[in-house]
Amino acid sequence: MSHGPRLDAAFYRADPVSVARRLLGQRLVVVQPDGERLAGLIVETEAYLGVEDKAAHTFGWRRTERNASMFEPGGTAYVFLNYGIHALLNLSTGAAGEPTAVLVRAIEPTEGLPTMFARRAKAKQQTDLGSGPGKLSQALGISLADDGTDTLTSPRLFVERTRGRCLASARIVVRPRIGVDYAGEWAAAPLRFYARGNPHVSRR
DNA sequence: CCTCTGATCTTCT
DNA sequence: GAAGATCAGAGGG
Repeated sequence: MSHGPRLDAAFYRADPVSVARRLLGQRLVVVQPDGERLAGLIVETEAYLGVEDKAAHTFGWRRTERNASMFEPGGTAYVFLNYGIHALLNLSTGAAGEPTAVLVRAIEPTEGLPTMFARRAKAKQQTDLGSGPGKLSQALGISLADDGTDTLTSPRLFVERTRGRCLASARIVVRPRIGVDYAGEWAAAPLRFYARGNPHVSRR
């Protein structure tokens, strides 16, 4: 049910702030090996500006095996392991060679809830399923194996447009990013975006 | 409600 | 050898 057209190259071929804002309200979909669709509306994102952004993995044009996907064309999945435990999902933005990306921080689950609850044994309510980057990966079954996926063509991992329009600015809350205190002045930059009043956001 | 801490392991210095 | 784009549980107020 409620399938929609997939976001295309033009959507991602923009700066990470623009993409982070426009991704709010769109539908993240992961098709399981058995064919089941798991999906949720993106309700929280963070922009990583690359090169000049001290909080980004590509600060100062640093290029490693891990962050290679950030250099890929917009729409490529960049999944990395955080704290040795959690796989965090980003979507690269801009043109090839531009190492920028958007971190998907929270989703509002819409399809495949029973499977998500099974994956996340600790979850007691719906808001425990996707209210954090590590949680949503666990719920949807996203792992390091998904790093490098082209979400413009992949049959497994992609984002669908829910409506012709994006969230109105008045419904978007802008705050500093989370967990980047090490980044000096960049820690305070207003690069976190979330849907105002949505209970599935990772935190206040 | 809040703060503190352990888990766990890849990546980079 | 240290740190990290996190989470969950424990303990105190």
